[in-house]
Amino acid sequence: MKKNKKLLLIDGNSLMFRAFFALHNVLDKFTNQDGLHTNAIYAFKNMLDSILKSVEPTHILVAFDAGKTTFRTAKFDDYKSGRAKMPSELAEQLPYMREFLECYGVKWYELPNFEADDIVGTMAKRAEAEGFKVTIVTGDRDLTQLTTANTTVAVTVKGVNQLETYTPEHVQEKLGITPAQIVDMKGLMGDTSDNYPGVTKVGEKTALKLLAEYGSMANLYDHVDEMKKSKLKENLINDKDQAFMSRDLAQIKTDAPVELALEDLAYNGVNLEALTAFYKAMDFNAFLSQLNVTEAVAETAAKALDYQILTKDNLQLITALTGPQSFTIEMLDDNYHTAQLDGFVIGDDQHWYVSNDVTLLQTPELTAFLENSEKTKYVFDLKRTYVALNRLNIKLAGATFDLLLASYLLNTNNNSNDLGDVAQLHGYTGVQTDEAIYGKGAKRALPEDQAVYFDHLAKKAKAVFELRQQLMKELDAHQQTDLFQNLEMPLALVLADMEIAGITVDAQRLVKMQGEFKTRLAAIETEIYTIAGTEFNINSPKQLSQILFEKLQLPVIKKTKTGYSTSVEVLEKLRTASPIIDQILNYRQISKIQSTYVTGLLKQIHPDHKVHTRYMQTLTQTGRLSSVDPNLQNIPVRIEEGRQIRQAFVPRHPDWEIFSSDYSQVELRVLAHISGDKNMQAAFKENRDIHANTAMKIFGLSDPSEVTPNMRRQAKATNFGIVYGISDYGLSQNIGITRKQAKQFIEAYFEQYPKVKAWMDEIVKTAREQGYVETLMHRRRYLPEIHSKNFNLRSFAERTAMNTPIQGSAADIIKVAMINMVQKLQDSDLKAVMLLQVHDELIFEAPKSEIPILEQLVPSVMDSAVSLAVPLKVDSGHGATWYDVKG
DNA sequence: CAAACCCTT
DNA sequence: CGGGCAAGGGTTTGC
Repeated sequence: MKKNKKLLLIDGNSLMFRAFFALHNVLDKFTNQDGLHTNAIYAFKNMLDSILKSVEPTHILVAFDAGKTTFRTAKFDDYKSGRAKMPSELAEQLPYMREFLECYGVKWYELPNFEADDIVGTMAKRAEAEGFKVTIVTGDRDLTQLTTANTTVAVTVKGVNQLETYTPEHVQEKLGITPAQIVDMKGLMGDTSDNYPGVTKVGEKTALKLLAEYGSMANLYDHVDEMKKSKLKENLINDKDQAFMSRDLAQIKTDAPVELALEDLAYNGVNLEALTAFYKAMDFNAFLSQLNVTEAVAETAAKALDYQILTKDNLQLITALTGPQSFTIEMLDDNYHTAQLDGFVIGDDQHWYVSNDVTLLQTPELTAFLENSEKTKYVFDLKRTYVALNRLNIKLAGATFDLLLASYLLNTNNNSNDLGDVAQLHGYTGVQTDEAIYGKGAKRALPEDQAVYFDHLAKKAKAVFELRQQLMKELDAHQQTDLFQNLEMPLALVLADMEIAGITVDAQRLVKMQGEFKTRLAAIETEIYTIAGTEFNINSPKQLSQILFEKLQLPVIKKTKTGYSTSVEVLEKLRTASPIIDQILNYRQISKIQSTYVTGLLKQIHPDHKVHTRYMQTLTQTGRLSSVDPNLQNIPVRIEEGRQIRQAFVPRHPDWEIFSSDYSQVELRVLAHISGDKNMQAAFKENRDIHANTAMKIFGLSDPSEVTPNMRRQAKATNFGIVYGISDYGLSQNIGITRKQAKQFIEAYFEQYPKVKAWMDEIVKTAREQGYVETLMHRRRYLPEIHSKNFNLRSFAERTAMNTPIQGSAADIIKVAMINMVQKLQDSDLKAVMLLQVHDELIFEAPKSEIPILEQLVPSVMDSAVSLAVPLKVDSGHGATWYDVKG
């Protein structure tokens, strides 16, 4: 089997300099026991790791300059003269850098008389000829001249972690020339850092203009006599020789006598032993322990467990089990509603029973084990396990520990869904990741060797079993035992039942809409093409911006990283400039509804005419749920055309209805509670319109009748801004006022709600001191970047410190309500089914006859979920479809 | 696979 | 100085 060959070429000198200066301010912190500076090696290692991760090369070469004298200095004495000498602190690291690369399994090379560039250029060309894809990483923009269809050049920007990737198209966009023309450009403009001259008074701008007109330097000089008299023409003629020499200097060699074969560059991973010794010599303790984990995992991978294979003849083994057991049902696909069930394991820290035949689970012996709440089970991902078993008509009971949920609560950043990853995160190295065993993407499959598969299952069971005590202890230390046992664990089962219930979708309704939207889109499309004078792909921002800003010459409002922005904000401003804009906005709107919500949703309907979403319970940083396949938390509501999608969501029986209740301003009520602000609390206790209340306060009005709709709108935005952790700039952008005005709004706000201000300051301080913030129910979010020197990162962490307790506590509250709700529905023998949760809203289906009961029951359960210093308010509605549920 | 865009609370 | 409100998911392009 031939796999895609991918060569990574690194301009070693350039990256080494970047690495050195990236950690220049902490130079003295990076010395080993011998006094050797190590900062460049340390930073280079981190850069290399992130490059390896994104490029995934099969072959690698790091090229270095061999010395100062090269064929270029022979051509031009002053080439690169005047450059500062390499700092001695960096020079001393050079030999160790090379040793590091050798330990890392990465080939390096240098060639007397040539620069690293030329080695890179030469190998890129050779590799391309052999069918490789090539990625070049450098800090030197001049290397973009090597860009081709199969070679991309990634240039480091701003420090070390960001790379800007150049393709021929990107060069064209940025400079308006082809990669091959770059040397001509350099020839004309020269280069101050490499110290070669070019043509007097010609810089990048003029050079690009000349190339746009003449195509090449050679052609320019063929026609230079025809230019009208100017200073530029004189300079061009006078400096002709200099220009051609400069061009030669800028030209990177692609035929240097590099004595390397491509096979020599194959990358086969690190030399563990050598690298360990090297890290020890460098005093790289963090890297060393990283390595120890990798090593330990590799070691246990080799050490097989003594599992037993279950058959229908030895099931008494399970019946006889007395103590708690780990249980895993294996699926290789994410979507457990549809994934093939590939096997299971039951075990503890001593014995493991495995099988690849899940029908065994349906035998009386195993069903009795799984459904008996007295038989304690430990799992990884309770909801997944429960839903999968439900497909076999087995009702899992007695699950008291979920490793995935526990790990998520301990640190929301631990959001891997892989058992191996999670185990390693907690210092347990006895189990590998699924990716290591099954592979990923198209190649994901059960191992050919069944022993490898069963061993992996057994190790999973052992890992869950052995990690339980440690994690429960940590939860206890965080005061999260209650959150874990009485909130998230029961919620997993509530969510599972909601997912299994699914919501019925009227496919015919969607198909009808699909036809209507198709006709409308075709009509708008024609009109757009007429105005544009040409056909193009309206869905392509790139093609669209070409039409708008180049063909139609509309003014550019905003740029993106790669070109012109065509976002709604931009288009809104261009509305009056051309009738095409309204059509495009219209097209975008309908096309979004069509592709995401009509066609997209149709694809997700199961044979039972329902969609079965999956709620991600261990993903968000705040404790909210998210929803996938399909996402039922972002069904359109704002715009009428989109809102009609909700007509396709119907009850499962004809004489049933959809019923919905939502919390009113739950986040602001949470804020009123935790800040203790009397003014804000009073507004809620007296059931006032909170946005109008805020408007009165910040605009200094004395009577609600004075509040205009616009004031209320601005006050509402300010309320939202406060919840998100306000900045004057953000607020000004949002409601279209000046930054100064926004600042006044915020000051007025804080004056009127003084304890809110005090709480905001306090929570940021708390985050700084303890490193995390908490919700009402002790959900925790760590904010390491609160100490960052980077303004952006630090500001973000500060806003997060303010937002997370608010958003997260609101999430806690509705989760409590959901658990109580299911209990109440059961107790009262209602047929109503809870189907969906949309952050502050619960959606049910129920017989029409039960609607009056629900109108009473649901709000009462929701508003009594917790007791706050202010009341919780709940609004309800019901109707024949989700669309018809209007409050 | 990243970027741009746009849908929700 | 300069940044660019919180939390998410899906589709499309264009590599």
